[in-house]
Amino acid sequence: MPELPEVETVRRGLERLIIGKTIARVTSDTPKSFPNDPIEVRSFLVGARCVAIRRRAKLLMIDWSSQYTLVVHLKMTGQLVYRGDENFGAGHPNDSLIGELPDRSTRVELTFSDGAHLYFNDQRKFGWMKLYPTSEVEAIDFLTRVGPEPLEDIFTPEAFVARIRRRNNTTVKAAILDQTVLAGVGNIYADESLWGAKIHPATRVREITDAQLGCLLGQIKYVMNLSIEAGGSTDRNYVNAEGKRGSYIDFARVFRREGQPCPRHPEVMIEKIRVAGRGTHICPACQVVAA
DNA sequence: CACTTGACCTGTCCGC
DNA sequence: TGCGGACAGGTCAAGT
Repeated sequence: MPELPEVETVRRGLERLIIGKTIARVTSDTPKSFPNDPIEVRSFLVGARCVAIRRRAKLLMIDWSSQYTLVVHLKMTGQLVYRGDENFGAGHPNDSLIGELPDRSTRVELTFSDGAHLYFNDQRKFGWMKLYPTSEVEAIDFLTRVGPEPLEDIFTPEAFVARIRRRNNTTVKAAILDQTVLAGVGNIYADESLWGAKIHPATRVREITDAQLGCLLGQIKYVMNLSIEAGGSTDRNYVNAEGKRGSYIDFARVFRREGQPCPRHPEVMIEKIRVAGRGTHICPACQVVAA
């Protein structure tokens, strides 16, 4: 599930791989994945040169010299994979989760003037890419509502506490998954950070002290930074821009580790429960619901 | 308004 | 072996 660290990893890869390249051809297989009028897409993208790759929350923004921007949300199973001479046959075969492209999950294919390709693959079709005039991107509804970037230094514990208190009456896991509270947390980093802060995910926000919330923000920053260093988490089918896995899941303390020992309590097994409608991983010894 | 649940999809896994 | 159903989770719409 691409969350902030996965999307940031894709952004960094694309920055290295496609900046300066010029689009020669665009094809898409379904309006759901790329709802713009195909004629307009061609007229605004073909001949355009890639000038920047930006990220905000879990959204990627690919800027073109035509003053248009491709905004991409990978949702659960989306992938943006580059194929060109640079990475052909590179790396260990086990690093890659995908083979020949396009394949049956390919929704959009960008062909560059040098013969390289960028594929937007999405098995479940929840993801999308949309073309906007660059000047209109910041007015996208989601971007006007989304909360601060957790990894920015100006997002302090005080700022986090002030924002999350608006959700005092819900569970802390639902609150940190709420993208209007802060940007980029999904199921993996929610569970990992709550374990790190020793807070039970079903605890109501109002029962948690400011100091504990400050600790939680520190854990969110910690696990996200660690994951970016590891190239993200490949739980099911996430891959980076080169089609390769991330390795954070190897460092995960609770996520997908039900039945295995808690790193703090070797005698206690991690349990999987349901909180905020999501599969949720906890150590029943570390994470006790506040009274 | 605050909060929770269901819908959107498809591949995989489990039990019968 | 085949098949039905549960499950995976980011976000928005609908419901309470």
